[in-house]
Amino acid sequence: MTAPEASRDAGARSPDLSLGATFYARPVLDVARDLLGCVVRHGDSAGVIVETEAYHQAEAACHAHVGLTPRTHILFGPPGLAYVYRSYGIHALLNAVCEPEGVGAAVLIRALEPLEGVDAMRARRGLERLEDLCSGPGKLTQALDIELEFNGSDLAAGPIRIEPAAPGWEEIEPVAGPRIGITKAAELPWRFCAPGARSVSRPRPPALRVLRTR
DNA sequence: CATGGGATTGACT
DNA sequence: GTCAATCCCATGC
Repeated sequence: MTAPEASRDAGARSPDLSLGATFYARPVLDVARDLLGCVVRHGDSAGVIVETEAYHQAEAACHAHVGLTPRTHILFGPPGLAYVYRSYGIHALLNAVCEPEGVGAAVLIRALEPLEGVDAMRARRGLERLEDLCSGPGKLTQALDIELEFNGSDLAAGPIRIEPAAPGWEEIEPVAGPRIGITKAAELPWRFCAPGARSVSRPRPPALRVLRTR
C-alpha cells in the first residue's frame, strides 16, 4: 500500500501518544488506509479501527462538496478534528478531518474491533456478541458513547482520542472496495477494510468473503 | 417557513 | 431482500 515509513515519519505524535495534526494533514486516501489498526478511545472503552472510508470535497458524496456552510465548516477546518454528524436522523457518525486547512475532507470510521471496556459497550448496545458491538459506523458510536456534542473536538487532545497502530499494522494490505450506502460517486473504491477482521460492517467486500469461507 | 434527502440499523418477509 | 424510524440542515418558495 502506501509507504509506511514515510507515513509514520509524517504522522507526528503528540505527547500523550495520540496521532497529531500532521498525520491528518496528508491526502485523505493515505490517512484512510493508515488509520486501519489505530485505536479509538473514549472513556473506558476502546477499539481497533478495521474499516474506513475516505471523503473529499472534489466528489459529490462528501458533505463538503456543497461548499462552506455552518454544517460543513468543521470539514474545512484544521486536520485532526472530529466531524460528528447525525445520519438518517438516528445515528451519530464519527469522522476525522483530513488534508490541510481549507480543504474539505474526512475519513469515516466505519468499524472497530472491540479492545477495552467491552462490558460497557455491551451495556450501551444492549447486545452480547462481540462482532455486533462495533461492526458499523452507527454501532461504534453507540458502543463508545459518542454523540453530536463531540463535533469539532480534537482527536489528539480528547475526550475522543485516536492512538497509533500497534507494530506490524504497517505491513497489512487493506482490502479496497466501493463505499457503502451512498448514491453519488458510488464507483470510487474509497472504502478500506482490514483483511481477516471479524467486525467489518456489511456488505463485506468480496475479498473478505473469500478469506472467511471455511 | 416547508420540504426532502441522507456516509444506517434492526426487524421482518 | 424490503422497510420504517427519525433528525439535521440545505434548498427553494
